[in-house]
This record gives sequence, structure tokens and C-alpha cells, in this order.
Amino acid sequence: MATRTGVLELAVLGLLRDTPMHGYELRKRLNAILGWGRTLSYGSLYPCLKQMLAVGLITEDPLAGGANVPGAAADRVPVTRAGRRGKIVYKLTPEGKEHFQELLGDAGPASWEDETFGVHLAFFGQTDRDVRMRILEGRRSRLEERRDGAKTAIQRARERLDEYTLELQRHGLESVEREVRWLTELIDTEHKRPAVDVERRAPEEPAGGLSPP
Amino acid sequence: MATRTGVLELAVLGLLRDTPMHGYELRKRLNAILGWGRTLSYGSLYPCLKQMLAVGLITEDPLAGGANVPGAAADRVPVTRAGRRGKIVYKLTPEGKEHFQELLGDAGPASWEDETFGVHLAFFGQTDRDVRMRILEGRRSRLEERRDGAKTAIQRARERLDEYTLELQRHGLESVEREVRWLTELIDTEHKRPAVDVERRAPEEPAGGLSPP
DNA sequence: GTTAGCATGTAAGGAGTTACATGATTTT
DNA sequence: AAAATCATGTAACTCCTTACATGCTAAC
Repeated sequence: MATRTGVLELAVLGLLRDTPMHGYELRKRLNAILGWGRTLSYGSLYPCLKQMLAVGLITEDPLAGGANVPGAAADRVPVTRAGRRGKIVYKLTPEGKEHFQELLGDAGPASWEDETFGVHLAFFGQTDRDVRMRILEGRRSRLEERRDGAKTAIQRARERLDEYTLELQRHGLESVEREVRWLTELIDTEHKRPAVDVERRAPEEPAGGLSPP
Repeated sequence: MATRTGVLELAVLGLLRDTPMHGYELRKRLNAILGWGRTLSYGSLYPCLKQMLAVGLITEDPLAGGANVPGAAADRVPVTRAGRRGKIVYKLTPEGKEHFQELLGDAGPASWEDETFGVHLAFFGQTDRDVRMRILEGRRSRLEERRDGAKTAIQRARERLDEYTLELQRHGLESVEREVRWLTELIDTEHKRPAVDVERRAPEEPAGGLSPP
């Protein structure tokens, strides 16, 4: 149904599911989740929101106005919104919620995993246990492949590589090994975890636990 | 002069400086250096080579033929090369070598650093000591910033983050810290290193040390 | 002589960036 | 009322990928 398959869409859906937000605020949260060194540009975000709006995954939230601006008092009518350019608060539509659940299970085309894994993990609180396990173990086995590939590649080329290239490879290998250990820990923790599933169907009530103090 | 600024160009120049190669072989080496999980696609490589050829950074090496095909015996004339589509071996032009040295010093627009740093490191064998230090220390200080940012972000948001998001942030932070320590080690090693500079001007002779047995 | 793998290429498109442009609100 | 910051948006561009298409060489 929806065309855009990037990480952004998933991340936006997941964040808006927690709480409605406007783009500017959204970006800050996205930067944390996406974990790219750099910050997400508005040139990426707004077109994405626009398209998600067009496809019907999100809507403008009319009873918003300025409610979640920290400094603002509540003595204002919902918002001016006359001469254009007010703050626009977005929220998920039912289709958006459904699509989010689909994407959570997908994990996407494997080549994107480096990009998507972190985002998937960030939303594990909304994800069923079996899906969590599938994603964690899938990720681990792909990293194990990569690790083994790197290992043999280093062995094969040990002699003809100069010092620096070798160090680079070595460090890369170590990073992957570390990541594998981390995943193994996560998987173990997951095994020990009580088998309560997220109640995710028709979440009319916010399903507290994430709401601000 | 040259328009293409991507990592690819730098990597190709660096590899071809060691030894002339054809695209297919080049790609294997590039995959090791670039350190992306995935493999570089021909759809990226060949257009890049084409453009570099057009700009005059590289040329086809006429006395190539099949020389560096492992299985092939040396009893062949330089190569058929009549009805098109033979193996094409590329080598650097003098301009290519010059441009390579420029790029080595540049380190590029800081936002690309995540992408370029590894490649720069891989070619440290061709890089002057002061430039090496500049790149290493620059990289470290940018990672330190990122680390501090992440640290305070976690502190500020500790309460309102759910378990998984927090774990993700924590792991990200640890990775950056680890990378900083690694860089510090590299820098220390660099300090202890005898101050011999690479002889890099007009390298008529292959400047042995990297050549195969 | 046909399959398998080496080798080169192109066209279309996805995903994000930079640079720009503008409006609204808060602080000084 | 000027400056800073919050907030939204667009156009042009970059870099890389996928999917396709083709030819050459070795092995069976």
C-alpha cells in the first residue's frame, strides 16, 4: 500500500504511536533513534511527512495548537492557524498503526538491516516476543557471517596487507565480534523474560508506561 | 578540477596507486577497504571508473592483457582486445597521483567523515606523518563530541525512555567510547613511531614494501 | 557445445543532503 | 523593535542500488 520503504517511515510511525508530535520535535527524537552521527535534515523529514499524510498513515491533529510546547501557557485557543504556518501536530491514523505493526515484523530486505535494526530494537516495547527473537537472531546470524568472512579474508591476505590496512580490518572484525556478543546477551535476557506479550490490537487506550510524569 | 568527491574515488585512486587492476578485481579490494557490510555494486563502480577516465585521473593500461589473472599462463600475447570487451586494466595517470595526494590531506567536509575515515586510514602508508596525526586527532575530537552529546542526552532522558531504547543508546555510547580509545592507541603508536616520511613526490619507482613476494 | 563464472556496462530510481526561502514566537 | 530560536517547506543535487543486458573464457 504505502510506497516509501525507508527507515524514516518506520521511525516516524513508532514515535508518533507513543505520542503525537510536530515535525521539529519529531526530528530530535529521530536523531536519537536513528543513531547516525549526523542529524536528520528537514529536507528529508518534511517531504516524508507530506507523503505519509498523502497516503493516509498520519493526520494533522486538530486539538493540538501548542499544547506540547513546554514554555507555553494553556490560555490560548487551539491555535491561530489563519495565515498558514502554525505548528502542525501529527498523529497516527488507524491505517498508520496497522502499517506500523506490519513493518515491525518485516525487518525489510536484509541489505537494509544495518540501517533498520536499531530502529526495530528501539520499538521492541511495541513488538511481540517471537518477532523480537526472530529479529535479534536474524541480525546475529548475519553478523556472524560477516565476522567469519572478515576473519578468513584477514587470514588469506595477512602477508600482503600493510600495517594500517591490517589494523583497520582487525578493528572492524573486533567491532563485529563485540556486536555479536551484545546480541547474544540481549537474546539471553529475552529468554529469561516473562512471556507477557504486548497488547497491541486496537490500542484505544495509550497503554501507560511511557507517558511523561 | 575533478568533480566527483565521493569516497569511491579516493579508494580507487589509492588501490590503483599500489598496483594497476581491472574493475572486477578492484571491487573485491574496495569491499574490504570500504567496510560497508554490503558489497559495492558494479552500477556504482563502473560509472565511477568511466568518469575518472574521462577526467584523466586514470588510463587503460595497454601492456596488461591477463597478467594478473592467477590461473593464466604467461604464454599469451598482450591480449586479443579486438572485438571489444576484453579485460580492462586501469592505472593512475600523473594527475591521478597528484589528485590522490590532495585528497589524502583533505579529509573532506566533516559530515562525510564516518564514510571517509576508514579509507584514509587504509592509505596511511602513503600519507605524511603530520597529516596522519591531523586526521586521527580530528576524528577523535569529533567522536568525543558525539560521545559527550550522547552521554548528556541519555542523562536528560533517562526516566522517560523505555528499556530497549535506553539499551540502544547505551550500546551506541559504548561503541563510540571504544572507538575513541582505539584512536587514542593509534595516536600514541604514531607518536612513538620513527619520524620517517613517506617519499611521495614523483614516485617513478614503485617504492617497494608493498609488492607481492 | 553448453553451462558456470569472470568481466563490463546502462537505465531507472530510491533515499537522503545542502542550500535556500519564509513565517511565527519568545527573549532581550 | 531587534535578535534568537522555533517551525515549516522546496529545488537541485549526490551517491549509491537494483535490475537488466551483454560478451568473453574456462571447464565439463
